[in-house]
Amino acid sequence: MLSQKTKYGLKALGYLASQYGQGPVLIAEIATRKKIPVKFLESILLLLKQNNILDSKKGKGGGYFLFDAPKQTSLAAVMRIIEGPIAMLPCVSLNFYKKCNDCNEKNCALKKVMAITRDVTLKILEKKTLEDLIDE
Amino acid sequence: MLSQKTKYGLKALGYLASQYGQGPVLIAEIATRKKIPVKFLESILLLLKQNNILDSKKGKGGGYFLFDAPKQTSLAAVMRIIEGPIAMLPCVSLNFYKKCNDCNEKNCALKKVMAITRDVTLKILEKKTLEDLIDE
DNA sequence: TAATACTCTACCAAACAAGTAGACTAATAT
DNA sequence: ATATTAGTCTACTTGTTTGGTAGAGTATTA
Repeated sequence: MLSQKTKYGLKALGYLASQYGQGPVLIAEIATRKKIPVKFLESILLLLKQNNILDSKKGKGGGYFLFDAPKQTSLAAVMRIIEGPIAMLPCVSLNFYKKCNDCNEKNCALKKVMAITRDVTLKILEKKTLEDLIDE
Repeated sequence: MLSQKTKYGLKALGYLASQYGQGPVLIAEIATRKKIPVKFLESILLLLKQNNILDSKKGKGGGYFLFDAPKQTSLAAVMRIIEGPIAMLPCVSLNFYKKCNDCNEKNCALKKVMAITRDVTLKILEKKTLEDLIDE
């Protein structure tokens, strides 16, 4: 299950995608539209900015906006930043790999199944972008 | 990511699948072979028994064994018992559905993506069984 | 009846999730 | 210049989950 944080992040990005090209959007506006606690949302947007998914402008007329066009950012990229690994086991994660110390990976049947699962999941999440998060 | 608990459970079931038809297997034996803390494993096996994945026999010569043939139990069934929902969001879960109170599900773009992801994941996990967990 | 082996209840420490509070800093309009 | 706006940063809180451990109880069978 995705954490609330990830869900909020994706929702917020969907909204920013719908406003793309129209200048900065206030945190407060996103929070209201997407029913997200303002201060919590702040930390999420900041994290996404630090990872070059978002950019921001301070002061009057400021706000947040997408760093790239909606189509340029995959959902997998966003999820890895907020949620962490997409695979179900560390030993099959492409971006957060950690070796199993308690099993022989060469002939681990569980690993094989989870690698297949990871493949089909990533095939979707790498292809879907922020554009696909625009509601309606 | 799957919890340690689920991983242990699947590992243990893989071992029991490999021993299927050969009578009860001691918790301690499973624990040693699969490098799982004994007392922690106890609670996992008990949970699986309470959900009719396993059966057990007490006293000397006792132990745990699969309730059904390995092929009869899907990985999805096991994961739902130990881990809970397989879907990434409650509002797209088939077995643990909870409605979103903060978004209109009819036109939620995020929901659509997560439903697709759930479909491909389940297509694998419903088809794979304990037999597929036998190592080597 | 003694030994075996599963069952059940209780407890625990550390990590994480989800959020709150408030001071600080940068940018802009007037 | 300066007031206002709006993002940035640090710190804290509260509750839940994770990953265990300890030990008494109960059923079975040799």
